[in-house]
Amino acid sequence: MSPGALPGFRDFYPTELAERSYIFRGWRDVARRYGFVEYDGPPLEPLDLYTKKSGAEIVDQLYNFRDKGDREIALRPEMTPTLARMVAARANSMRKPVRWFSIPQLFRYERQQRGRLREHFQLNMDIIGEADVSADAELLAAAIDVMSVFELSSEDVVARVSDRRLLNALLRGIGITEPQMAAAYAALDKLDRDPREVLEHRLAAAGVGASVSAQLFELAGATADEAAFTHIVDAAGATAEWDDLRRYLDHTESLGVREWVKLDLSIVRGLAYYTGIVFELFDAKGELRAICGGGRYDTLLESLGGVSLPALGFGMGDVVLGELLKSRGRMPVAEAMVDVWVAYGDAGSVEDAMRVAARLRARGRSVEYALGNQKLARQLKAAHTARARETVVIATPELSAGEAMVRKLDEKGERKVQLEAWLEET
RNA sequence: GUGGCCGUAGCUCAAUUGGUUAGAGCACCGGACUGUGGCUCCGGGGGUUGUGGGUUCAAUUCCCAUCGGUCACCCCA
Repeated sequence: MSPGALPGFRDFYPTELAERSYIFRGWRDVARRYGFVEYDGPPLEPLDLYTKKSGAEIVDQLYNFRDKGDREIALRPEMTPTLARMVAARANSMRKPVRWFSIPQLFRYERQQRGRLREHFQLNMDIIGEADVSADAELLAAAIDVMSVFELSSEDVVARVSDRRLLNALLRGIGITEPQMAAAYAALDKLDRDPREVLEHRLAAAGVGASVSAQLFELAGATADEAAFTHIVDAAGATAEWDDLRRYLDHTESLGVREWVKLDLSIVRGLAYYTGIVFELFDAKGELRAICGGGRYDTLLESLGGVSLPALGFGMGDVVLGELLKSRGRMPVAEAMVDVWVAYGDAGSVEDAMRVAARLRARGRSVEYALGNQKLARQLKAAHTARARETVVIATPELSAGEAMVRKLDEKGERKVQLEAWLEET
């Protein structure tokens, strides 16, 4: 087999590009409706933009190299550091809160699997300069509306939300110490995957006692019963955090997306910089990787750009979303692109056909005709293969009377038209 | 980065368990069809069987390596 694209990279043939464009259109449509404006930055950045302050785990998976100017640079693996830099540079002059979105192509040097390549496009939506949970609700609603615009419902996709502050307070409340926190998070993250004994063993290794780890497991499942959960929250002294989260959930109700949302303390976003409410979108069948993930990162702008502004955002990749749309029959197949096919009935009318094509194109129609001198039967066959919506035959006898034959796609008969009038209305 | 499984035309798959020149459908191109498409019939291009070694009289088939894909780890966008 001839060598294709590099591993983890994609060739976008017209069919695939049509699908990509469909996704991009949906993204831009939702972003616009939520008042977000589009920005972009360079695909190459200084390496230390990622190595210095961002999560250390990202660094092992960078595409990085030294350029001819002896600079250490990297292909961007995520958009947030670029965003932070750009916003920080003009923070004082921008109306807050900032609502920005971007569709960058991002790169990671990782072994590829289904739904995870070395390159992908990712919708990033961020709100900067608003600390209230109403911003969190707004952002989540936008992410969910993206699902809606692709005709997915809450039957297809679930939004799982958690809150770092609430979870921290609860964990402290049951007796998890700061050094044990990482192990506790890891255990929560693996709750669905690893058997409980394994998790208990790991927690014990981190110094977490049996009774504490028992409470930990209880916590994760406790959110189903709100009254009982409130008890746990009160006992842990996390009332303020819980109130915030409940207000957030109320907002999602008003924004019309509450039915998609499920409180789930076991979701642990990997990135170290999240500080508050976090969320993930999953397909309800649980077949695919996360569709989307995001949350609040109130301290990141300060550490990256030196400007203290609360912020939150999410990233949604095109790969998993595309697979979901295809598997649920929500990916439209590319439709006919050609509006009119101009056929010539004889060699003598080729120039006339070209003139007709030119006039239609000037009117904004997409027009194709057979290059080279082709027989009419062949031209008509080609028109059909191209799925041209309409085919007009320009031929000398009719043309001398100012007429032409027109036939619509998949229709049996043809009709004779006055060419001038037809050109004006097509 | 670690381990399991899988690699035959653009796509979906064959090839009598190692046996002659690797086939078919779809797709594509052309002919039948010198002013009327879709149907039909006929023809054509396209493969160093992912690649490189090895075993054998003989390898798509068995072995090793490598590359690619995939799944699980790892990690997460």
